[in-house]
Amino acid sequence: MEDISDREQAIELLQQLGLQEYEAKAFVALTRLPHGTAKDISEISEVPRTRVYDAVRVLESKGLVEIQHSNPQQFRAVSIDEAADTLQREYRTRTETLRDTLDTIEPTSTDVEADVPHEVWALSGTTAITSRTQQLLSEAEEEIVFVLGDESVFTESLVESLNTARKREVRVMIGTTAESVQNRVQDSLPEAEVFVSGLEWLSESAPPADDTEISRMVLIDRSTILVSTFHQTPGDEREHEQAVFGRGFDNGLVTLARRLMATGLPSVESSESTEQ
Amino acid sequence: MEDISDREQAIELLQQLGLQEYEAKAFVALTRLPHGTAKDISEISEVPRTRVYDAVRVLESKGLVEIQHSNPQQFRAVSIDEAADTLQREYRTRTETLRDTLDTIEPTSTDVEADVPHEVWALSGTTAITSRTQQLLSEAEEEIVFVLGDESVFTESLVESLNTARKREVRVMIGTTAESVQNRVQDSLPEAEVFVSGLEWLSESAPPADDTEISRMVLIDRSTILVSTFHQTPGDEREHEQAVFGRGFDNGLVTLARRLMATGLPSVESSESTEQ
DNA sequence: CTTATTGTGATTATTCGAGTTAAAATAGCA
DNA sequence: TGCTATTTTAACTCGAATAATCACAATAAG
Repeated sequence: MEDISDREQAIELLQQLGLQEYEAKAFVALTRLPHGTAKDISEISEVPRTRVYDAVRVLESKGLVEIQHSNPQQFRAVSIDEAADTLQREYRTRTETLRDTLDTIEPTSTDVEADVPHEVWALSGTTAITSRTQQLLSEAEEEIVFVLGDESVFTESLVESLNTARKREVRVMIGTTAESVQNRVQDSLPEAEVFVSGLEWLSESAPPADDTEISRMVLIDRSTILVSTFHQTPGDEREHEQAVFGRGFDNGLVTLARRLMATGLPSVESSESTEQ
Repeated sequence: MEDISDREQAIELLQQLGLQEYEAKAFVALTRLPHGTAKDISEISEVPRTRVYDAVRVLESKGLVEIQHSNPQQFRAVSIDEAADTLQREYRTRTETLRDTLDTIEPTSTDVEADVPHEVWALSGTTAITSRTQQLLSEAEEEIVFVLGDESVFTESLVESLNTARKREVRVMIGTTAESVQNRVQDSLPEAEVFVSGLEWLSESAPPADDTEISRMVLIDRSTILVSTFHQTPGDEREHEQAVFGRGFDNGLVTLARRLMATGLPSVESSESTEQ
């Protein structure tokens, strides 16, 4: 009976989607019945019988349940797809309205990003990090050094951004940790200089049983760096990506990264004199 | 300065999307700045300064804000589009996971809808009602009588369902309240019998200042009825659609509806004798 | 008419989040 | 260096919301 954990997951999800505990439990219970009474629902879901009525009424108002006003009352859940669609639509409209509203508030204050030295920003979540990475790549004027610590970051859209940069005469260098990946990368980006990073520690877990490993390292024009790590929380099964990025040639983080790159990749040293 | 209410709306929306009050307020405040300190945010958003840190940390973990670990710390919001996309993606995956999980739990117990007489179900929300309406239309075998109380229900997909029914040899009759609508309907559904309903009370508000009016009335094979109303809550600006539907030839609600139709639309009377 | 079941409303307990306060860490300055 | 102002963290209070319980009214069944 693995359904037990599935049920809990479904309840959990429904709560995250805005339902109360009783509502979520009642809905999941109803999902397993063609229809049922308050008593039925109470028995399956462990929601106190007398509270089933309230819960179901709310569900009805959200279009997730239908009510038969007989005695005893009968309740039935709409189809799973219908429920999922209903919820999704609800959130879709909310995010769209939010977008519009925020646009109204902030008349897109297009102020030029002041290039304060030493700034180091922290951000998390693969989406946010990817987005920031793309932005940095699009800003590159002379050189991009991109070290792939984890193969998963090598996506179609990344290839696109790098190719776009190439067309702007930006030198693109891609570092990988495994040779296997190298070929794939070289195929996608014929004009890029691909190398196997000498930085073995990238893929090593340094402290005992540390589930953190470097996912990407991006150096833009020797003056902006972004480093992200993949962290596996012990209890949690999900993994989380975290990153820092810093600007400014004399930024400590950037300097450190420049050194590292220089050490790890001898070729960079020479390129500096030839290209800059 | 209409922004004040816009700000409130944005805060409201963010809370509905799962953020806490402080988080929502802080984010909206940050949206209007290129970046800011806890103090800045506190002043704009009215969030206690000492609690800005918690709020922003949560926002960071959700990929909505970036943090500069200087002293004082600097915070900045990601772009509006990025934020909206992030939130939307989050909910999208949740609804999809929910769909899958629920499918696993309930092995789609395909039991035939027992045709219990007298059953009357209540449901609400335009989405749910539309969905149920479509289902009923697709089940029709002989006759569909559809009275449009409100023009807004006459959608493209409704036309489609009705045409599909026509192809199954189902007699389709459409009632409207205004002649203006009649033409539009007749154009879309050449094979349907369109008439102006004699039921004037449909568009009348019976009790004093009652903001409820009939939105749709569907009679399927003289044995299943769905009636929906549009209700305008006084304080609330949104309107809500509610419906009941009943099955069974001898179902009280159905009988009533049959009578009403017979009275309101003389033509139905004659068809009853010829077709049944 | 009696009893079991169903439905409604009110009540209590618990949890969670908003708001406040205290204290530690840090920076600026005499 | 020591002092003060500011920033940051953490702990605590209070109140609203919600889970959980209980008492009672309404209804159905025997």
